[in-house]
Amino acid sequence: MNDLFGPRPCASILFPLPLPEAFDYAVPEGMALQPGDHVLAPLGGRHVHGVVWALKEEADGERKLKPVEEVIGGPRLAEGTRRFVDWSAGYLVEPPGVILRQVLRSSSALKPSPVETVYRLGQTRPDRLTPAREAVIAAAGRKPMSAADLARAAGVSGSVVKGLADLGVLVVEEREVDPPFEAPDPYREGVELNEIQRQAAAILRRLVAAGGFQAALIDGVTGSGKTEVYFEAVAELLRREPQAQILVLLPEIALTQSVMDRFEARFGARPALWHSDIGQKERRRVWREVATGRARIVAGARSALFLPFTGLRAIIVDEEHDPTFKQDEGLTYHARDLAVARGKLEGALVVLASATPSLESLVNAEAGRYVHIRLPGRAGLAELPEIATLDLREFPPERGNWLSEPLVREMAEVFARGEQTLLYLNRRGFAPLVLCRACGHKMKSPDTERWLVEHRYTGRLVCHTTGFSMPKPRACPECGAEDSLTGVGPGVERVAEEARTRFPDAVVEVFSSDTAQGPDAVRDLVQRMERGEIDILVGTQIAAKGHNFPRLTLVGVVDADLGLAGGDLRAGERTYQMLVQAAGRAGRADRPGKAILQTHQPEHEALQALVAGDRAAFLDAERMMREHLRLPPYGRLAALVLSGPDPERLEETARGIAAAAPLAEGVEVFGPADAPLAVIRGRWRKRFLVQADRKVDVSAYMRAWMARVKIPAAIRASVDIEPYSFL
DNA sequence: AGCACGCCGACT
DNA sequence: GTCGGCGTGCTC
Repeated sequence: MNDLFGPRPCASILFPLPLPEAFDYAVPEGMALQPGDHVLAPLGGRHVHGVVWALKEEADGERKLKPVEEVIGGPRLAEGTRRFVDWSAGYLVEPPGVILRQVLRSSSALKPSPVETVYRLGQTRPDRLTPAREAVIAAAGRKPMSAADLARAAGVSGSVVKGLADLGVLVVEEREVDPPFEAPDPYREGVELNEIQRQAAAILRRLVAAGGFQAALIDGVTGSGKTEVYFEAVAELLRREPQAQILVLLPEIALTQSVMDRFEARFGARPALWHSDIGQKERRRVWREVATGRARIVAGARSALFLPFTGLRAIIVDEEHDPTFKQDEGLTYHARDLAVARGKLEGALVVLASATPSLESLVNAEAGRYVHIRLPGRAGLAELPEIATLDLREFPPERGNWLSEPLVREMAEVFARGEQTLLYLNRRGFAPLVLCRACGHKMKSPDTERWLVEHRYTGRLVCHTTGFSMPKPRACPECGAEDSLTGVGPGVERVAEEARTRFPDAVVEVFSSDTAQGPDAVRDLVQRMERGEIDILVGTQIAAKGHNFPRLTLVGVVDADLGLAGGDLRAGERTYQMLVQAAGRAGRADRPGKAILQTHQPEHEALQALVAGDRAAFLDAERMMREHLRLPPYGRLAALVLSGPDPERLEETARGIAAAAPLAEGVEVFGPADAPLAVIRGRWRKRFLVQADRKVDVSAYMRAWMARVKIPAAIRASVDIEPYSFL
């Protein structure tokens, strides 16, 4: 029978599940399908939502395919989105369905927006005006409301509303619960640009005019007008192509407010905002508006990269150097790198912007892969503050203290002038280690070998990896000695305590992810700092971002060595970025900023370059270090982490996997080693690090490796391409 | 991811 | 004797 009708149509369906590939289904007669359609298909006795990935003809001799059950409608997934799913699955060494799951973050958005019935005050007035009716009319004057809301606002029963509606006093309207976003107006006047900004904007406009994929790096100090410049590209794009979609990636939700405000001022409409913890309703609204192509400008955190755009024409990555673009848990990816890839696939313009570009982007720009747009600041405005090192060997702080005398003297002067100090230390909590003075026992997390960090504010010992916490015990759990547990080493809380002791009259605050929980707390702290209500701010990385502190004139880096050695290959870059940020925000022309770096090795090349205020020399030192060690961007890294509940079986599996590592030129495999966090939540971990030459396709290498091994179900393997955290 | 199948412990 | 624990494997 089959043969009489020739080959039957067949559809590959991709499910948002960790299956190895798309599955084939027969297309029932009369069902018209196109790639990107959402369908329901039988899978292991269930009905599962999947997406048509390809249409082909059923090869004969194969097993009988199950038929697609039903088309469920909703906006079709565009080709660019589908290609991005396939590409990133390959790159990240994940099943494509796992990426599709990221894309389908709001499947309820497939249906059109629900409508609600609302009541608005019409022209007519009732012949008889009762008090209840008056109350309703007064309440309805403000804005259209549902019958229930209106009755509640007026303090009357629903029947009064109903009655007025029947009389035509209230007009009934249907309204979309999820209204579309306002369209931006690209013809509004922007702020006046200076000559350099005009030239930069002209370059971007030319890239827009050329069309297709282009990447540009805007390398401009704070206040140089990066935002205004990329606004011009957005405006040009929308004038040429009113249907174009633009994605603006921002590192942190807490910082989006000002960018949103500036977009509104420039284009007369706020962008659609997306991040991982927006509410259900807003998520559904944004997803639908993006998928139908109606949302023009979308601002979002890294996960916005996986939205189902239909006509993405530009991606802007603001503060492209920011480490929060790297997602380290679950699906691991770097949003900046994927943004460039998506831009290529969609034929879109990609603009990376930063005052302190990452070494990766700088090298790409210098190699001509990105158009390099430099925006120098106003003349006389230094990019770096005046920087001095403070040799801790020469001026060691007193025992149990962390601030060296010359730094304290400087702080005293600053305080006396009514100005502000930022003490920077990238270590949360009070003390990174708690040990018993009697027996030397170290307090460790129960299922990790990690040290517990003492937090004074809460009086608890906390594992920064697993989140485990316990009240600080009075007696040592090992030897029973009372009051013998002591915190060792500095954390921001301890430095803050020291600052309070030294400056009893100063307002000292701690700014870390522990003390500033949530955007509101961050905003509050930032505003108090801006208003000069804080004298000394002790902060981790979080304090170093995009804030405007005009009264800040002194930055003390408590431990500049921590930034130059240790497990993080980008730590030096981070200290540098923090200094530039602090300098850009602080020390206006009339209040020159100063930075003091406490260090044990002031002769270090990178520190010397900082002291000389020589960005190029600093970057060269970093670059040479990376090149020498074959680290990114001069080499490629990938990590493979295995985890399982049974350490012996894990060990055995790891040995097998090690033996299966393919031999390839320019690739070295290190491991298996115990991951420094050897146990997390009862699962043991082993780790491989793959280091390869720049020209090696590490993803392909990892895929080839994974294809050669059979991993038992109890053991999980996860690949991290370009890992950031080496812990 | 879900769901079934399967092989070992304490229960009506 | 069975109910059910979750370890293992499969889904076109």
